[in-house]
Amino acid sequence: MSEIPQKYDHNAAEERWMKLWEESGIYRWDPTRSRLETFVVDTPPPTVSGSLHVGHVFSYTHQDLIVRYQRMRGKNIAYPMGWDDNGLPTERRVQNIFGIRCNPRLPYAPDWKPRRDKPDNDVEEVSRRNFIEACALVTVEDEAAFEALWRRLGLSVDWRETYATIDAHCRKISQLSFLDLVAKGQVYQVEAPTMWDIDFQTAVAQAEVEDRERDSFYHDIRFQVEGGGDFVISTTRPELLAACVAVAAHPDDERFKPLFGKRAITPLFHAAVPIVPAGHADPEKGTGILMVCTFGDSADVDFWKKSGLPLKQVVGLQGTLLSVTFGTEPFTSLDPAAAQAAYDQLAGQHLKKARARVVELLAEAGAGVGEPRPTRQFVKFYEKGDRPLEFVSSRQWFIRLLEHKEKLLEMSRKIEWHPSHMRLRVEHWIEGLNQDWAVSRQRYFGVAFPVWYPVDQDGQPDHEHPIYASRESLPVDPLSDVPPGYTESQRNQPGGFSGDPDVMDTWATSSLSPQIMSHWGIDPKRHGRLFPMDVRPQSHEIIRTWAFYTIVKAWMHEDTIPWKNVTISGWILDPDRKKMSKSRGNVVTPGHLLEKHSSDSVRYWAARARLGTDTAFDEKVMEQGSKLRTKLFNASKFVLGVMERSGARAGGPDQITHPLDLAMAANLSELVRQATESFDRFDYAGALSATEDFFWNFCDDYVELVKRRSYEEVDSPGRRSALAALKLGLESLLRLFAPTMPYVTEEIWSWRHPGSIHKAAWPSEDEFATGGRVEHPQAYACAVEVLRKARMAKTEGKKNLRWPIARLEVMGKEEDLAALRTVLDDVLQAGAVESDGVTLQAGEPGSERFVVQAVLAETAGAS
RNA sequence: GGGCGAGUAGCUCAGUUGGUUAGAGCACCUGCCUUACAAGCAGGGGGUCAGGGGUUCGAGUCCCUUUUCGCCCA
Repeated sequence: MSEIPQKYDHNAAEERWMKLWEESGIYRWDPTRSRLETFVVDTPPPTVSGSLHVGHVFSYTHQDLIVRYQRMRGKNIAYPMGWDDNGLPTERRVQNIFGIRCNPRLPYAPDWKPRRDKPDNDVEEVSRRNFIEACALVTVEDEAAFEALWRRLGLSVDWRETYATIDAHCRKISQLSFLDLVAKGQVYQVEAPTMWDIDFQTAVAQAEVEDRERDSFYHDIRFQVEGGGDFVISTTRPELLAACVAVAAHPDDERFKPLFGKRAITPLFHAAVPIVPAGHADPEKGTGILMVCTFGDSADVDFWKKSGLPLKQVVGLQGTLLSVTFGTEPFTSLDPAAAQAAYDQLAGQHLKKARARVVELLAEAGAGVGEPRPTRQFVKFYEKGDRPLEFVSSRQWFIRLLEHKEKLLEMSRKIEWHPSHMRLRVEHWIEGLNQDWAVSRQRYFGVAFPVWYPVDQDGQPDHEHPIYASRESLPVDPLSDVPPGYTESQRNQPGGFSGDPDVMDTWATSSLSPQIMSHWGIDPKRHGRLFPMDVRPQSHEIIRTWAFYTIVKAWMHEDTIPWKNVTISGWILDPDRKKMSKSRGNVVTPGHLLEKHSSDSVRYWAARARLGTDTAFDEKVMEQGSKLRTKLFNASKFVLGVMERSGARAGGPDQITHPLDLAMAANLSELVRQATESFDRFDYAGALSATEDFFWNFCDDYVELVKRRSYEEVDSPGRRSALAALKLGLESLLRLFAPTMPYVTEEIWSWRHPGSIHKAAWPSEDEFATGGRVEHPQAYACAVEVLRKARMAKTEGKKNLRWPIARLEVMGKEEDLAALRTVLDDVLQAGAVESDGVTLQAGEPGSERFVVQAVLAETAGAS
C-alpha cells in the first residue's frame, strides 16, 4: 500500500522496477518443479558482434509477451538467454582491436595477454586458444550492451541462465554432440568437392550459400573431334579449360548425336575427352554443347560424381591455378609439351587473370571463335562473401542429411508452426536439399573438433584412423590438448599425432541451444525437466538454418522434436517497406526509443504485430502506446480513488448486483475468455486489441455511467455493486495488459498489492462469481447507446457534456426498453438528464436500437 | 523459373466458420477547460476492400485469372 503519485515518469519507474525485479528474483526458473508445470523457451542467442537494431526489440518482445502470459497462468518459466559469439564477425573485430592473427599451429601461451594499445602494423600471431581468449574479452562487452537493453525492455529472462556459444559448457555440449553423431554413424569425413570461399578460406554449407545474378560472358571455343571434324562449345569459364574432363550435349540433340562415343580434343592442352550425352545440357544455351570441368559449377559436380571421370583439380584453395604436370595422370595429353607450355603461363595466376590469358592463348591458337557474348547468369556466393564460390576438392566433415529427408519432414510436421504456413518453408528446404551438411570450417573462433590423427612415418596425418577424445575430457582443444597415450613432444612428429585444425560451423553449436540449456548428456534430470521445449521463437530468414539444424540434432540424438511450437516473428521494414539492414543504412537503433517512448510503449508497438507479419517501423504506434499507458495510469488513479472514497471499501464480486454492473462483468468475463484463448494460440496481438477496445470503452462509458452511483455518500447495495465492479474491472484489465505493458501495470498494481502483478494469477472464470444473474444481457449496450446519443446532442448543441438535458425521448422495442429501464438511473445521471424529463416509448426504431431525441436545457444552472 | 505471403481510409493496421450500413488508431475538420486524464473528451468527413471473372439468396472473406510488392528457393 502506498501513496498514489500524481504523475507517471516512465524513465524513473522503469529503471526502478527493472532493479526491483532482479532483486526479488521473480523471473527465476524453479528446477524442482515438474516438466508439466514448466514452460520452456528456446531463446534465440543474438549475434553479439552484430549491431543492435529495432528488429531485435520487436521479436524479443514477442517471446516475452508469451512468457509473461504463461507465468501468470502459473507456469514455472525457464527463459534463458544465450549469446552467439562464434563466427567470422567476431574474428574480424578481434583482429582489428588487438592487432593479432590466429596461427593454429602455434602452441598455447598461458601468460599471453591481448593488448589494445599495440601500435598499428604490428600484427602478432597467436595460438587458437589465445585467440579465443581474446575474442572472449570483446564479446563480454558486447553481451553487456545487449543485456542492458534486454533488461530495460523488460524481458523476463532468468539472468542466472545465460550461456555463450563459445563458453566451456557450450563447447562441451557441442563436442558431445559430435561424438554422439560419430557413434551413431551420422558424421563422416571425406575428400570431396566442397563449396569453398577463396577469400574467407573456408568451406561453406548449402544453407550459407545464395545465388546472385551477374553479368558474364560466353566464350566460344572450337574443339577438334578425334578422327576428324570439330564443334564449338560455349563457356563462361574458359580458365578451366585445363580441367575439362568431358564434353556433353543433350541426349536428344540431333546436332550432336553423331558425336556421342567419340572423343574431343581440347585446344591448348590437347586432352582427349569423351563426348557424352547429359540431360543437364540445355540445347538452347550457348551453342548447345558444353565442357564439363572439375569444377565449374554444381552441375559439373553432380555430373562428375556419377560419371567416374578423373578429377583434374586446377583451382587451389587460394583461388589461383595450381601447378600441374601434363603427360601424367590425370593430365594426359596428346601433346604434353605444348600443353605444359600453355599451362605454365597460367599456373599461379588468379582466376580472373588466368581467364584473360586463356582467352588470348585461344585466340593465338585460332581456337577462340568470335567475340565474347554478354549473358546474365546466377552464380553461387557465400552469403558473407564477395567473390563466387569455387568447388574445390578438400577434406571436410559432413553430417548426413540427404538420406534422412523423410524422417526430418516427419519431425517438422510434429511441430506446431505459428503462423502455420511457415512449416512449408522448412519442408521445401528439406525437400530441396542436395548436399549433406558440410560442418567443418577452416576458421579459428569456433568450437574445435575433439579429434586428433596419428601421424605416419612420412609425417602425414592418417585421416582414416581419427583419435576421438573421451566424453569425460571434454571440452578439448586438439591443438593444445594431447590425445591419450601421447605426449606433447610428439605433436606433428612422425609416429606422433596432430590435432584437427578445423572448427565447427557455428550452426553446429547453435543447433544445440535446447540441449545447452537442458545440460543434455551431463545432467539427465535437468534435461528431462526442460526438453523437449515448449517454444522456439525466431525470425523466418533462419528457418533453413537455425530451426532446421535444431530439428536435425534433436532427431539424431534422441529421436524427438526439440520443441512443440515454433513462433516466427516478421521483420521490421523501413517506411518505404524495405527490409532494415546494415547495408541499406536504414537501421534504427532502439536505445533512444525506450527513453523517449518508454519500454511499455515500444513493447506495445511490437505487440500489435501478429506473428509472421512484417511491420513498417512507425513511431506513431509507440505514441499510441504512450497514450494507452497514460490512460491506464490516470484511469487507475481515478478508479482507486473512487473505490476508496470516504472510507468506502470495494468488496468482492458477490457484491455486484446492479443490472448494469452485472452486464459489464459478463462482458468482461467474455473478454477474459477471448484474451486467454488468443494467448493460448500465441496470438498476443489479438488479445491486446480486444483488451484495448474493452478498456477504452470501460473508461469512456462504464466509468461515466457509475460515477454518480459510486460517489454516493451513504452505503447502499447500488454503491457497493459499483465499487466491486470497478475493482473487478480495473484489476482484471491491469492483469490483461501486464504482459504487454509490464512496467506501468506493475507500478499501479504495487499501490494496493504486496506482490508483483507478474506473479499474480491470470484472470479466470471463478473471479466472476457475481451476486446476481444477468436478466438483460443487452442492458449495458442499451445504456451506452442512449448515453452516446445524449452526448451527441450536447456536442451538436456546442455545449459541454455536463450540460443538462431537459427532455429525453427514447423510442425502441419493448424488450430493449425493458433492459434500459433496469439501468436508466445511471444513464440519466451520467447524461445529466432532468429527472422528470424522460419518456420511453415502444416502437420500431429501424436499423438502430433506439431513436433518441434530446432537448438541451436553456441554462446550465438547473443541474 | 518454382514456392510462400501480402495488396482494405492519406498513413499504420484489424476484420473469426461467407451474413445487417467494412472497423480502430494516427492525420484532417468541428465542438467541449465535464471535479482521472487537453498526451483528454464528444462528434464529423474520408473506402470501387489491387483489377477482371465465377460460385452463392448473400463475397473483403471461397474458386479462377491478371497485376504489384515482399520473402524463400533454383
